[in-house]
Amino acid sequence: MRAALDKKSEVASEEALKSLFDSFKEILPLKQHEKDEIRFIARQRTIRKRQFILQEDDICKHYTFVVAGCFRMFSVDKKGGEHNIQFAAENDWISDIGSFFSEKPSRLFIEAIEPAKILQIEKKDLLKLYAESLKFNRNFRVIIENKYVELQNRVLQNISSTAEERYIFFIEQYPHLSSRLPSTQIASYLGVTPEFLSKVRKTISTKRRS
Amino acid sequence: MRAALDKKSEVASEEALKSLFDSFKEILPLKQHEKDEIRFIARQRTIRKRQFILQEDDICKHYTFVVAGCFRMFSVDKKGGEHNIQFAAENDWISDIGSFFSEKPSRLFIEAIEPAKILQIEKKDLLKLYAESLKFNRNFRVIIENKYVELQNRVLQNISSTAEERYIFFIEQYPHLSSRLPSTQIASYLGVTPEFLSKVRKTISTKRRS
DNA sequence: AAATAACCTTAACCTACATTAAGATTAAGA
DNA sequence: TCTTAATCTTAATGTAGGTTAAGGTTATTT
Repeated sequence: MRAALDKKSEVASEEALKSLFDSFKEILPLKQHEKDEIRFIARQRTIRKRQFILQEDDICKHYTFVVAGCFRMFSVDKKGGEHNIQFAAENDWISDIGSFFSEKPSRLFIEAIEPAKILQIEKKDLLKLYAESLKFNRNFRVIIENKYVELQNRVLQNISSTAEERYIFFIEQYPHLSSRLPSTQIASYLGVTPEFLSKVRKTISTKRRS
Repeated sequence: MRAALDKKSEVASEEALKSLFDSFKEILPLKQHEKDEIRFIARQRTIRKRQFILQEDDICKHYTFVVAGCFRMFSVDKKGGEHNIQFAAENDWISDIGSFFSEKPSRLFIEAIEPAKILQIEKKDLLKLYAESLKFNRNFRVIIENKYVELQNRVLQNISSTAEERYIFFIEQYPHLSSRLPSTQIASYLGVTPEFLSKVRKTISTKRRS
């Protein structure tokens, strides 16, 4: 048993670890000793709805794997408007990678939209994995490659499509998210006001009917 | 000397290799035997202005390192409009990562905006590096992490800033690009028409004067 | 040097989306 | 159960940016 665990984090449960290990299966599955390394460094936390796991000016100190629940990452502009950059639900990773590696204060917030359960890995532990293991370098490289492609598609959408097209694309790409998120959060992700999204949804549903 | 080199690619020159090795220096510098591995697999090509190194429906088969010159990556919408996703000048990497790994046809084009010199690594050679070497996994992981952060900033800009703010941010972030690119290319990157960018530039310069 | 193509700007009009404000619906607390 | 807060919708008016079209400037090519 480990010596000092901070009060809010716990030793990771086998159930939570299983979903993490499963998510690696599609890349390079872990061997027993590699699973044990993760078991040793991953901390589990239970997060309430509306709780933040990162706030502006914090330095992002963890890679966070979402076991259950849903988060949004957003920034706040000078006028106080919030802009969602990404969502992360079960089996997804979320963290401010820029702040994590540069160790500069983040300009972003990460907030639970639903009650959640997460696993977190600290930077020093992750760096140790990277220094010693080809497989962890490789698995996290693949994870970020996939996220890079997702983001690139998003940029493409943003500069070349209307709000209606972007909304349709979103609900096709993330059906599990679109049904459970409040539409005000989706609007913020698409870069439109909730009012306008409402209008868009109406025109779509009248199109369907005719 | 290697057996079969296709006609358009050459053995990499020492000069070109040096800039590639230098770009790794900031992450984990290469040892002699690692440099030799790159020397063995990298192919050098000279690209003319307006020449494509990737076209829609091609499968992206290379990671491309830009030694000299400048490229743009863009997509074409149903109406024929072109949308620049990224530029890549000296010491930058460019390829359609999605197509590269999935081996599905690309929806993107990569075109030289200036006469250019590049080094290319084929997928099978890169995968061999990844399978054998922790350092190459790590270096390319870091490269893509940085590109991910850049892209994320871009998404943020797109959903939260006006065209004027985006333009100012662009010329601050990429001063070496903004001076050498035709403004029509910058407009396509910002997601506005050349006409509107012209209007924006005028209002900025009249603001400066007053 | 002329000719063609690429690039840049101006201006009039038009459309997608923002803003404000009000009311309606649903969900969460006490 | 009542209350307050969060969420969703509708509609009026305003604005950023698109579209079209024209003329001007700079590069390339012949």
